[in-house]
Amino acid sequence: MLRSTFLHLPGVGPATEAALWRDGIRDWRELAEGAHPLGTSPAHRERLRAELAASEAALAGGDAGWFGRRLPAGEHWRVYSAFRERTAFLDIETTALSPYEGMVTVVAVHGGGATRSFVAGEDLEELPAYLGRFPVLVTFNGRYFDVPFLEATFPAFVAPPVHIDLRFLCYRIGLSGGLKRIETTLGIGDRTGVEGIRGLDAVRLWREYRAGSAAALERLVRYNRADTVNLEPLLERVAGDLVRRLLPPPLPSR
DNA sequence: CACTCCGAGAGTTTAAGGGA
DNA sequence: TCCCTTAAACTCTCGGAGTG
Repeated sequence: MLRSTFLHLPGVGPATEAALWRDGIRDWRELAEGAHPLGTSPAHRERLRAELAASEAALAGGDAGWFGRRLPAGEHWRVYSAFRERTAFLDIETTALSPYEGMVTVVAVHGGGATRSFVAGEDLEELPAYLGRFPVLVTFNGRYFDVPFLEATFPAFVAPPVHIDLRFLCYRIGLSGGLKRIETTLGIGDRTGVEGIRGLDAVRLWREYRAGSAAALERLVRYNRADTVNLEPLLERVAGDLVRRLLPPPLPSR
């Protein structure tokens, strides 16, 4: 999808991009080499050529942030398929909805072939450095909740340059409600062992752990990991849907 | 419950293309 | 070469939905 994206180019908006697709121009090379209505003035044409070359270089060099800076937040999902192995799915548990009233308790990061949990009072301090290895972040409502909370908790925390917030993407394809309701609607995700646990229960489980229950922490960590890991099939589903909605059907194979 | 600013839509600016 | 029309990009405003 990233190679079919023209939205990050100067002077190209949704309408121009859709027109290019309709004309059968499906990737950067076709735009750079083909005769097209863009770049009628030599200066603009040269600028486009330079941006297309820079796009190729950024993709080859693994610079996801280059695209993150040029694409609107709502289109960051287009970067995902080209950077799967460097994508981190994230979910945090806290004791309240605002960082002024609560604290981060448990965090899970799923990506790069591993799922790691961080626990306050144990290894939570290692989270910012660990997350820093991933240029692409995926959350559900993380733009408002997880990221601001982490920024308030760790002054040095810098969010990855590409942030895909599934909440708004789900809404765009007609899926409303929280994460669990959407999982049920789509029939995806695995909640074995954490059935029935909801966000508010995370606050209670943390208190029970602090009061001495090791089982409560184990349960909280398991719940947090389920929330996080389930973001991956959800993004695959949503991204696939968005591509089908956006791109005209592929040309018949020859 | 408090908090957040994206998303949609209207309004404004900018750039392309055609006619003279 | 310039100007006018038109279409798209860009900017602003405001309400809303989900987080533990």
